[in-house]
Amino acid sequence: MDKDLENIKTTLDVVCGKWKAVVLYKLTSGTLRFGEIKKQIPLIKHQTLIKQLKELEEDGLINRKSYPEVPPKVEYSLTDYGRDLEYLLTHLVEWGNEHNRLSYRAEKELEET
Amino acid sequence: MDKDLENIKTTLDVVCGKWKAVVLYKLTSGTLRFGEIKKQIPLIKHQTLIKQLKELEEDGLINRKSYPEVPPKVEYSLTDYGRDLEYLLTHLVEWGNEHNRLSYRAEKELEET
DNA sequence: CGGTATCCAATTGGATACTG
DNA sequence: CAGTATCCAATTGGATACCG
Repeated sequence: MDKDLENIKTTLDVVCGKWKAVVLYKLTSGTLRFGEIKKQIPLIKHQTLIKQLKELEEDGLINRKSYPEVPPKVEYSLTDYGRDLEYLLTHLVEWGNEHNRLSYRAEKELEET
Repeated sequence: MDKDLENIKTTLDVVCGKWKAVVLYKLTSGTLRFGEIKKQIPLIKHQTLIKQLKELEEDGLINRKSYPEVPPKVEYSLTDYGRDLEYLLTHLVEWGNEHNRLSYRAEKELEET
């Protein structure tokens, strides 16, 4: 019976993109427009954000509401399914906070820049 | 003040390897030898496991104790630092369980095999 | 048995250019 | 403003072979 293993992989598959968890976390505070998300995550690249949003939508974690205006306006929000991640997301933040030095590998990565 | 963003990334960096969270989860039950971990995660490849264990060790999440015997015997266990992840890991399992259909993308991936 | 050392294939993040 | 469509560079998982 290794359902646990499968369950972990299911969750990781959904949360582990370079910025996915961060995007989801931002959306826990409420609906955001594309540009707003981008502004709140300065380091993310335009194209990257689009890709990750699309995957999150395909995975059923977020809603995408597009207004037929010019200029376009698109809003993203969590689905119920995605909202169930809220608790997990706060724990991601907390663990990172309690161990707030970066990981050894992340440090190494930064030293190179 | 976007410490949250940084914290999430810190945590993800440590947990997001194809099998890292699973390995950590297995180790929450106690110390395991290399071969035992491999047996408990049948799909993982020898070389992949070695790489991920090394990274987890570098990140300070697990201890590696090698016995100078022939044949070799190596045991892995969680550090205190890694043990703090336990709570998070159980939540990964729970979310996956409550949403136990695979993600849409994961399903697609499976259909191809 | 558990490990190193190489090399390779696949994935993924991101750069660039163009659209309504 | 938000989105396609390409293409590319970097990373990562894994295959293979050999070692103490």
